Amino acid sequence: MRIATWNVNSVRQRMDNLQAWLTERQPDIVCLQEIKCVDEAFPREPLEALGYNVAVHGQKTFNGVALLSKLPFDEVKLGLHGGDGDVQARFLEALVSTKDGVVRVVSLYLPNGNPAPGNKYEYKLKWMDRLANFLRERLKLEEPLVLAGDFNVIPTPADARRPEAWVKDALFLPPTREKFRALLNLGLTDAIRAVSDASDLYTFWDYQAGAWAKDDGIRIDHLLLSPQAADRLTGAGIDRHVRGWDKPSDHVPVFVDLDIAGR
DNA sequence: ATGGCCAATATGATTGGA
Repeated sequence: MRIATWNVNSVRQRMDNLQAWLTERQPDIVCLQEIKCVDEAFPREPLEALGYNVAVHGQKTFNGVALLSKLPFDEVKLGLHGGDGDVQARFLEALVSTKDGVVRVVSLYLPNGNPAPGNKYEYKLKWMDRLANFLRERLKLEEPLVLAGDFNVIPTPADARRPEAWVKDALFLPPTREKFRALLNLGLTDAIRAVSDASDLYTFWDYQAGAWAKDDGIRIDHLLLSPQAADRLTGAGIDRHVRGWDKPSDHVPVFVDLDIAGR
């Protein structure tokens, strides 16, 4: 089974790229972020025509997450617990059944947090605490769980071409990295780091300042695996070539292969 | 020379992104 994540930066602007990439990479489950539309405006039909079931947690203008799955959804849950009055669409959880048992998948869009310090950074840190609380509960189930999305976290200096440029940024400040490590310390595996020690693995290149041409990237899109998923990890990769396509997102897809029956 | 973009919106300027 192949599970992927991609911050598409507007799904309606990215349909050509999305359809081309789905055909090329053939993922079984896809976590999308920053769809930037309400549920009714999500382009369901062309994706269903490619064989995907669709679950959407949208919002007008900003944020928005979705899940595509070749397997039907047994359960779908919108939103992250603990956000009293939080209306931002950033979290979508689903359970699917396979011949090898259930798989739980989360598509998440963790808050950016800039400028830091400030209200937005406080919201980011609280959101990360809520995510840790969610994980503590779900890990008790001892299921294969894939927590995938745009975490807006640069975990270590090796995950940026120019780490010095990010030292005062909400994506790289010590409290951000501490809370990301706290997630991993609950027992999760960073899939890309499990398969490679390379220092040039990036998933985002800014539209500005020729970042792509200079390979001035950062790794902020992650797939974190529960022990039951990590034990079945057979591969992982970043589709960086997609950043070179026409009308690209500023993020590229990241995927894992698990030794679990797919379709 | 340290800047250069992109998307959505009661839209031609502002907000958010990272």
